[in-house]
Amino acid sequence: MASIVKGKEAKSIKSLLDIQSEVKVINRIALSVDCVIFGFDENKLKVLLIRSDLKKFQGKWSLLGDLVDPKEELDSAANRILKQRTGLDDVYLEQVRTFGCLERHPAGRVVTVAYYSLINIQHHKLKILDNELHWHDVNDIAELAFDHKRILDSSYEQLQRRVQEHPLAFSLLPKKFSMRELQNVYESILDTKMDRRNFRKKFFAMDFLVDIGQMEQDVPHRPGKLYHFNYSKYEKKKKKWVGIDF
Amino acid sequence: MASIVKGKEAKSIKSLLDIQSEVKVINRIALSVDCVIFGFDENKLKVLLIRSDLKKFQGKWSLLGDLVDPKEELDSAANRILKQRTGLDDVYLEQVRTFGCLERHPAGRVVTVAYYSLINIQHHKLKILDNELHWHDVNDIAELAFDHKRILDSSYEQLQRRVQEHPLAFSLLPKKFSMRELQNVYESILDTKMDRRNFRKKFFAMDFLVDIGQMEQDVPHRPGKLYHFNYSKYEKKKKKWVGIDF
DNA sequence: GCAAAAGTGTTGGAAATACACCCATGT
DNA sequence: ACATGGGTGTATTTCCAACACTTTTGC
Repeated sequence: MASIVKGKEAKSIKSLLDIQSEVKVINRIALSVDCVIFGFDENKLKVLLIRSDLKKFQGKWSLLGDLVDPKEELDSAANRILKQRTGLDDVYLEQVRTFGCLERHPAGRVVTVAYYSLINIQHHKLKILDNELHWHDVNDIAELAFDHKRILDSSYEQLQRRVQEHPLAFSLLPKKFSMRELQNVYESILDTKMDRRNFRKKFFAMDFLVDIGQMEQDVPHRPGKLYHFNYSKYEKKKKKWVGIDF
Repeated sequence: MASIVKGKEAKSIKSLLDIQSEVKVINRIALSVDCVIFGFDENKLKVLLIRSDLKKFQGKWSLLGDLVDPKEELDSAANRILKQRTGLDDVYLEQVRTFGCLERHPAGRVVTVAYYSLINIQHHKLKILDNELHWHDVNDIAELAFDHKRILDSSYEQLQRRVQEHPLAFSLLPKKFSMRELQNVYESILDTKMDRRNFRKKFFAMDFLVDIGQMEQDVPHRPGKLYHFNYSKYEKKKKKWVGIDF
């Protein structure tokens, strides 16, 4: 292994300069951030992809990513990528995990930190000017450039876990939404069907939905009530979770 | 932002060489791995710490970490650190998340990938030769070098979540263990008290524990039966989880 | 015989599930 | 009038929490 390792083995107390030179010597790893941007439209969970800008992967789709600047926070890099591509900030954005396989990038050692984000496609629609950028059905993606399929799968799994314990779904919806739309989000993300009555009962019992006294417009059937999610009430009531379940 | 960003904005198709030179230019971030090694002893959850080898933090305890070699996988780096410090491999080891604050390391920009590991202190006891290495009660740690307290907190939270859905606890115990020991592990990790009868009922109902027909020895009270965990049976029965709960 | 922990069942309440009918709107 | 989804209540089952006494061993 690298000489640094042996240096530490010797357990000498090191000066800052010692460490700084170590960092320079070993500094042959590049760091990037890749964003998995989920959206919801036409009752389907979507992910935003772009054509790879690398010849080797020409024609393949890839996640939105960029190298991290040495003076840039990781979270800032993820937010920057999101902002550049969608014009949005102040959205839900969460680190997934880091992918560092030796062979994941053809240009050399590039370790990437994956983030996922949830955005409301309605708010974002006008801002995409890039026609190499498209929404794809999450369940209709067979292959991506690099190891991006693995990153997507991992992010999707994390989304599925988190959405069951945190009110993420609302980030995918407009401020006002119907119960049907809400249920569609859950059914799409979890890839399951739920009983409509039990679903409503559950959410009404949680008591975080506010009936805003408006109805759906222009639907070809009886219009439903519109609600919004009361985040501040939720923040106060967050619950603990103790149990063993596997 | 960095010129790389503008380059990508222009959406030109890039050659491998273009990217390679970008990687070199921007290559001013060092990557490390820090391991949070949990153990269990004297009915307490412990974490393995070492004295910082950096003058600035002299006297402070820190996690076990090292820079990642450009030719080394992240998981391998974590395993290497574990092996070097404890002599153990083939143990449960999992990535937590990546910490990349600009100011987290005095030597410059060092982004670190945190891993946690669970080891059985009994197996490991003989192999520590380094007297600057000690087990500390997890709940008795006020301050650590670098941002290692945050990394520890984050890892501990992840451990608490995972232990409730996966059979991690058995990695902290000897192959043969009593129900009391098992319950102690859960109570320590989750920092809670559980009803003994309900605890047993739950585990016996899962049907992954095998009564090996032996009893505890040398205990100053009625000895309990010893069990082991049937991993292969567990692997077959893993369950899915669908619900909304927040 | 005393201290200490092992071993064991039942019951009540809460939560999740399954399930069917009438209502309001657009066409 | 009919098609579409909105809106509602109840019965059943399942899971979890609470709870106390007898047994075995070491000292």
